[in-house]
Amino acid sequence: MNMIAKTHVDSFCSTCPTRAHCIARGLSEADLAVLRNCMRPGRTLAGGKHLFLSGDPATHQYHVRSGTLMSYHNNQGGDEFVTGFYLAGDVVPNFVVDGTHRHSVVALEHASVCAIRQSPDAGTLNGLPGSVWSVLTRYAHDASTRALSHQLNLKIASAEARFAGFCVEMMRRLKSLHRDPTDIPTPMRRTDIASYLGLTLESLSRVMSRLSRRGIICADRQYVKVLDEKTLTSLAPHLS
Amino acid sequence: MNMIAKTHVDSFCSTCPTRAHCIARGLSEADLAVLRNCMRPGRTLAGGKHLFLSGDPATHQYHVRSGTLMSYHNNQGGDEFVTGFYLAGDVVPNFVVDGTHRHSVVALEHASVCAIRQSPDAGTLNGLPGSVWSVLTRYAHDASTRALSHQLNLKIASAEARFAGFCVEMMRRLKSLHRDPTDIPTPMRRTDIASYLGLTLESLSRVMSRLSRRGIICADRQYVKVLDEKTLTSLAPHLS
DNA sequence: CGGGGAATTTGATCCGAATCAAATCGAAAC
DNA sequence: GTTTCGATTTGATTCGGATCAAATTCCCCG
Repeated sequence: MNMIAKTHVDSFCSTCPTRAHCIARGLSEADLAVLRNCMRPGRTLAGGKHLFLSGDPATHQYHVRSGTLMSYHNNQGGDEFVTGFYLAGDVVPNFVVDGTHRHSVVALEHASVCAIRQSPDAGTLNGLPGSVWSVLTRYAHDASTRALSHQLNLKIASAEARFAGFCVEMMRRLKSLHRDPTDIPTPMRRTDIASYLGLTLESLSRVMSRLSRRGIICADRQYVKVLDEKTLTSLAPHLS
Repeated sequence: MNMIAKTHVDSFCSTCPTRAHCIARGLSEADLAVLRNCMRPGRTLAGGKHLFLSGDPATHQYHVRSGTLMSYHNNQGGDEFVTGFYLAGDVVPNFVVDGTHRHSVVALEHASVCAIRQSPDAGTLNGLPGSVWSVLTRYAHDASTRALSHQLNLKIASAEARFAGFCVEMMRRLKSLHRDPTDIPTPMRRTDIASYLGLTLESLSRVMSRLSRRGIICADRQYVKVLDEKTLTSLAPHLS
């Protein structure tokens, strides 16, 4: 895997392309200025570069400004499990034990993130307004809710239902970003989607072929175009 | 399901049986007093009573003082998925969308919990010391880390590995509570464990029978006694 | 434009978990 | 103690995903 990229970018929320969909939306300019004291300069990452690696000390919480990131966990057995994909506006969940990261996060394409200190000095903390604190805790809640939602999808045995669940989840996120939900960008490899869904590459491929043949989706390497949203949604009845 | 119990108990940390293992450990008496301003009186729940139901407004974050709780999610299709079990010292994860709970939490046996306001008034918040804030954010982190860990277990296809993973996870928690890790209490039904692991009742039963026959565990309705911890652990190589 | 290697698709077979069915066990009520 | 119903175990069969194998497509590079 690649070295960690170090390029810094301006991390002012006022210039952030994702501000409207960011978890910090609604904060006053004054509060944003305070929030900035808890932040370190944001970073841009070229595709393939890591945000952090498993084993690194966990010091910050990241929020995606643009691009797509992927997290994965590797156990001592050498297998790699993809644990999530993150789009603009998403929180990168911290999977932390004893102060160090237990998963690695890599950029799938050119991306930028902002970073908020996880445990600022008590001195900095004491003066923070409540509105800023709400943002910090919502970060963590968001990640937890997302994780629980994916758990439900993994309990479904059927490969078709799991893939449909993946699409439904992605469509929801795209809608909340006011992007076309029927155009699901897939900058990750098929292997990565399969790993994320707990399937083999071959099973995933077969499911996608079948859905394409039925005219429900049209899959390209970079995109999954949803042709029949209603039917696709009905294939994932387990998501509330 | 049953009505929500309403009994209140003293929620002072200083009298809490779990304080030593609670996420708030290490706080000074002064900070605990401040924390108390964010809490509402704790509650005791008889077995079978709900802490909250799916659809209820999410106002607090709960921490288990004693007993065992279980969370489950039911989709509109009518199926029920068990999403977690919580022992003394555990954080009950908030699975919240649009301000309302998306899963229900029930006590499996007599239990008591403490409750911390999720979004206190800005006025209360502004005066909080940093140490208390660390506690609040750690609550949320803890839940997220736990959820990600279980995700890994669900990606393993083998029923045996999933059950072994469940045992390993429970043993870890018991160790951190300084309880005998080889005595895993199972106040929940077999159906619930199966649902939690994404297996059918029959598959789980078969796995447990097989492991019993091999002398690795000895399963009772209320307990799983681990006879061969080393072998059991080796059956769950996917957990780091 | 063509070659080479990786990513993906397709095919054939195997295995294990789900499913359907029935027996047994256990706890609460009488 | 016995009845009774739900919880759990065990059995037989089916089905779908994993696995092994091979073909094909897609990119990157020369």
